[in-house]
Amino acid sequence: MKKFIPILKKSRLFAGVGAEDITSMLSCLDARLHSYKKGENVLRQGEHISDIMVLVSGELHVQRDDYWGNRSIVNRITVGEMFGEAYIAPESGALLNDVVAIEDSNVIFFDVRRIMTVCSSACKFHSTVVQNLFFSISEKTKNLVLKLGHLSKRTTREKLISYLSEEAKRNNSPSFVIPFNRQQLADFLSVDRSAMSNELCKMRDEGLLEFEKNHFRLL
Amino acid sequence: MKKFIPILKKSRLFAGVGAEDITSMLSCLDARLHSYKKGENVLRQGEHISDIMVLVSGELHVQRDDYWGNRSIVNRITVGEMFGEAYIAPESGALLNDVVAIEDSNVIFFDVRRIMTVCSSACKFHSTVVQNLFFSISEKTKNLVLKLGHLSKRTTREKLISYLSEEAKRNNSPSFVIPFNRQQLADFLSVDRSAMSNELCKMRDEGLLEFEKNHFRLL
DNA sequence: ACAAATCGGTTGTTTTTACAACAGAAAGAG
DNA sequence: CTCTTTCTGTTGTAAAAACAACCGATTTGT
Repeated sequence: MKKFIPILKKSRLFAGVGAEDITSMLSCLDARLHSYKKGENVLRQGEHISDIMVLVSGELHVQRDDYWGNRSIVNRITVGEMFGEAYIAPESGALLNDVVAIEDSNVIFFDVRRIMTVCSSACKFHSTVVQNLFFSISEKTKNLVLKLGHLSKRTTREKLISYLSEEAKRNNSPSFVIPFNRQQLADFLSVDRSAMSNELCKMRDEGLLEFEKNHFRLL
Repeated sequence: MKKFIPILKKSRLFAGVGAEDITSMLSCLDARLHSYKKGENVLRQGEHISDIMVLVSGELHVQRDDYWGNRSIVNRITVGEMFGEAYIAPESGALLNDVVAIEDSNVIFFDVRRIMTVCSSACKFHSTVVQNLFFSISEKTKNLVLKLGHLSKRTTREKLISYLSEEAKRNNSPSFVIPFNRQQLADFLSVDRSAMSNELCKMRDEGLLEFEKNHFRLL
């Protein structure tokens, strides 16, 4: 677990906490390291958890497949990001989505009650972590609202424009690389892949944008 | 403001805190009461806030109108509920949505930094409120994920089934009243009202459900 | 290097939605 | 009570999406 301390140090949850302090907090927060092969489930819909998790290597998708096999990618989790924060309340109930490793990944689990309760051994950075947890949840809430903004658009074209504009804004550039292939982007925007591909090409022909693979440029 | 103490007492944010303690916390948290007429904006897209707000009377919609006049209802806020929690991080940026009073409403604003920072005057219930804030945000995150589940459905019928099933589950009954009229439901599910109305009637004719006004029964 | 799997684009057909326009019912205002 | 406004259902049409099937290119695994 020690080799991931530098990752944790750069994570949102431990921002502002030194490596030595993180080390001492690991046991305080009951940290457990788990490894997953590409394609494995980290969490399954229906499970109950009482942990906050931080991804320290690899990449994850929060997704859900319905009865008809339609996959919906709710969220993407990158190294240093936290997840599980929607289920910290005791009465949260079962997980609504699967969390799947789309690359070989390592995840550290933390006991959420130990984070929220000030420990008697007085870790001096505990309050920093509590505040970081607030900000992380807040940030993720905002991302969900952004995504709702995309999905609330009526047509595939509007959804694409909403998403791509957002990415351009995030990158401070009209030229950027998206973290999805076509099928994943379609699953993320909840549209049909071929229809989306078709629409993208139409938009390109109309001079709205250029793309090659995952690299896009808005014009 | 005092007349709303009983409401705050029943709110998620102040759960477990007595009326007298709430009273003393009001100044500690820099509480400010604002009133709004039906139709007025509580918050506007683009504004910056550093507060957490609790609705103490009336009802609010979190919504957004796009360039073409399509309205999207992101969320509904009822008495005792908190909002603004997605913007508590210092770097949160501008509000993404409007918050509009759909009835005459009263809202209490709290300084978010005073909630998150333990006050020197040692309100003994401060840590309770901090934990409540965690649970509230967590709960709202979960609601957003639920809504994403509805919007990620491809057809109007599937969206309706997803939403109505959820409501039935929440009410522990196949028979329930929804808090939206047809136009609002359409805006909430991001579909066209007439098409939705049409689909609802088809579903009724097929024997999937019954409804009269806002009262639905799944069969 | 070769076979297999994945990926992205294309096309045609069917289904579904958006849009517009209208009418009866219900609710609200004066 | 009457007039006005809002709400809901209905219909027809045009636009868009889903679906299915296919192909060439690229990537992956052995």
